[in-house]
Amino acid sequence: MPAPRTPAGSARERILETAFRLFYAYGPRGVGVDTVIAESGVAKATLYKHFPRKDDLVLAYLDKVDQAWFGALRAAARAAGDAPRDQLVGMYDALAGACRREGYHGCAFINTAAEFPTGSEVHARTVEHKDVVRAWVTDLARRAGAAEPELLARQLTLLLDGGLAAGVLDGDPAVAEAAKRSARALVDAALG
Amino acid sequence: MPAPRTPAGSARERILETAFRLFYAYGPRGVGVDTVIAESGVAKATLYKHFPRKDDLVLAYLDKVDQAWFGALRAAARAAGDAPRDQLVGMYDALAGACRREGYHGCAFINTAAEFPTGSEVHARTVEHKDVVRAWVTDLARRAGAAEPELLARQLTLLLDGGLAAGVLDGDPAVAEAAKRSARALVDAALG
DNA sequence: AAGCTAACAGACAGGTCTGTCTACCACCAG
DNA sequence: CTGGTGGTAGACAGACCTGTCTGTTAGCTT
Repeated sequence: MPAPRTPAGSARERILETAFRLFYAYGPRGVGVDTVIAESGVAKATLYKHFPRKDDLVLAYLDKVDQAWFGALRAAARAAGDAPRDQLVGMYDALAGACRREGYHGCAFINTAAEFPTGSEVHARTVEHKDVVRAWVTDLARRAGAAEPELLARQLTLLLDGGLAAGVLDGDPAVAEAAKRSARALVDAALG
Repeated sequence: MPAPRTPAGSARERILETAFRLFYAYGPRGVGVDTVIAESGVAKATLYKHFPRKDDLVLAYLDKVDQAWFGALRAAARAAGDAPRDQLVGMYDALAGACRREGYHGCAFINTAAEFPTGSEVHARTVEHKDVVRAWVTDLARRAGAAEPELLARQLTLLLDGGLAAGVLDGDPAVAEAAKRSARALVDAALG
């Protein structure tokens, strides 16, 4: 048994997948551990073995969201071509994709950050994620030849956050379209 | 006693002011009714007399935030002069003011919306607020002569939401500066 | 066959939450 | 002086929350 030490439908996977779904829909604080247990068909002891505190489960949830969202962002950028300038605009297609998804409910990081106190481990993890994304965008902006890559990246991530965050209110796809057009205008203004 | 039927330091005022402070800092769901009672120095029966359900208090909180934030937005716009075009950019000074304020913790509406289920009364109230603001911005954009006032308003409120929402992660004032410069670029692009 | 591991099932403790209820007090108008 | 109003103080019910604990079962390895 070289690879599948933890098989696909293992208890841990089921817990995490259920938590992902419920936490995103209702907010981590709005979902009790008992609900996660019931919906994932797992014993309480098993959950607490894999995730000793509920916060550990929340952190794992955030990591899962990070993988999915940051992955979608990079995929959308790549799909727009090789030029960094095109990628800066193309990544907004990931936003459109998110808006269209059933059960879209805004930015998991901002929503979660709103529920946890500022100094907490969970809150810190959300900040980390945003920093990683902004660093990636900054790098793209620099390679695109922006005079002030830090500023452009800040502007573009601001727009991205706004588009994502607004999704908790209404998932209007017009938001994604407006964001993309804004991004194009900002990139054009910054790069001439 | 013609005017002061409800005196300044009345129980209702104290409750609402305390709720405002606590709900914004920890999120409505993160603050128990008992805490509001203790901090406002009021009896439990009194609170439930004025606000029969906790949600009523949350709604009153949102209305208070709405007054404060929308008021600041219009004041900042007015301070930028009479031209609608200048006001569209000037309103972002309200964002800078918010970022600098002690205890700044992002957008109360988005944070609250994240904690309540989509169909609920509280959630609906947050959506209303955003719609009112966007309608106001749309009107400004129209009077500024935008070809697509709906789109420009959507773009500008998106930016505003992004700047506000990001505040729950870190209250970096660079955000407000970037937002204002974005706004100027977008307005210039839309109005020529 | 023996033993180990992972998981299941569910009771339980201790705390917090919302919302109700009783009882008392202070003031002011008639 | 009497009754209404608005407030205080706090017990209480019932639900829900996290986290712990006991005991059992199934499968795999040796």
